[in-house]
Amino acid sequence: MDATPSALNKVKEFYFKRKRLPTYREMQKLFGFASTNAVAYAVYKWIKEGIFKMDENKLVPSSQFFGLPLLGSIKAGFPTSDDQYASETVSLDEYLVGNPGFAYLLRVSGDSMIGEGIRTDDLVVLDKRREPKNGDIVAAYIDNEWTLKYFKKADGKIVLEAANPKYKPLMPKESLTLGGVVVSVIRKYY
Amino acid sequence: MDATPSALNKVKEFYFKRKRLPTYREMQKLFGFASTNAVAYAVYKWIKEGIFKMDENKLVPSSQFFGLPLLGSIKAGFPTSDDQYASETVSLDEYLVGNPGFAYLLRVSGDSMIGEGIRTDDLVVLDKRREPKNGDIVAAYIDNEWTLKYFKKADGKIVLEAANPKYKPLMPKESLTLGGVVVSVIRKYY
DNA sequence: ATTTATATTGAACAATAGTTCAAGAGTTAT
DNA sequence: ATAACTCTTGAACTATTGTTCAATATAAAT
Repeated sequence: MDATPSALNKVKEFYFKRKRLPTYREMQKLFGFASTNAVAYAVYKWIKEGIFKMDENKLVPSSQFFGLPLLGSIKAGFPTSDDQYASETVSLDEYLVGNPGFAYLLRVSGDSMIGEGIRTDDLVVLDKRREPKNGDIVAAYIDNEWTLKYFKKADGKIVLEAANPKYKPLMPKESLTLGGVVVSVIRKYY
Repeated sequence: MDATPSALNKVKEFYFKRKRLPTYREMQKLFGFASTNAVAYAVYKWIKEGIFKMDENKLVPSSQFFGLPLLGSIKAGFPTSDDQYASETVSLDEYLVGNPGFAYLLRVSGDSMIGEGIRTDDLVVLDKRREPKNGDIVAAYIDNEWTLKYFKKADGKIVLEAANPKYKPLMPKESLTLGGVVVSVIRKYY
């Protein structure tokens, strides 16, 4: 059998533990090789596969490396759980945050957006730079509180609606403070 | 004013673009310094702040670096959007995936878990190693299809329930193929 | 068996990494 | 003013990086 998948997993472990890629010497020990050149050979192959690339003589992981395999649709049936050979690879940080620096997180409490499937203790990623469009979910400052609402605009008038019939739509009179547009929602079960 | 925040943002930009930290020489150019030692000084301060650390003479970002600021609860009201000084910092990759290598993604289609706020086109993170507990959401292979269901166990009998009244609970007769336990749910709006 | 391609060893190279020392600006406080 | 502290310059050092060349072992193919 090829030692490659196991070796790559060792690199991944190293990366997630140390937040950097191992050097060739470190990989040498990791893989049990007697020469750094054996490592160079293995890395060369990984580069050809697109798992890594070289940037200014420095080894850099590509998204295929730190991403999670996206195996397909839940209905379509997915291939054997053979780690490798996923249809696609998705890095969550990349997937969720297009432009870090303008994004931040907020923990949801309350049921104003329950109809959208956004519940208490969910995390929302907000983009404070983005201009809200009709139908976007925004964080709005209302009555000394931040809440999530749908942002609706008609005839120049702004209406904030909850995704919960028990809350009435709000039409802000004067100033409307927005904390950002909801870019994604994250729920963790453990 | 201190040039620090701007400089740090340049490092972040570099990191997200190139997937690695800049070298001292690269930072030197980035910041407009005439000496690498000026960089070393700035980095030294960042290390003291806990944004980076040194690992085997290599500069490594800490979670504070690539994480998103978690500003607080949506109801509690949150501080001014002053980037820095968040109560906490959360790296989504770290937050969502405890142990990569056993995790993978699946795109949801169908409404079997609509009551849980899990909808079509959401992404679920599955842990295929985890043992399902009572009430967990699992990916189960039923009738030649993968679907999400609640995993319930009573008196040694396993029942798979949808979070949607229009689907009846299933009691698998013989083999039950599970694809993993849902660890988190991710929805992206853009 | 012999060729061909793939893997691994071993040793050495030049380039570059982060580090260090000494000195000078710039700022702030006393 | 002057002292103390922070920040920046300049140049040089050592260790380590990824790389390279040549040789050999292992496996696959003809």
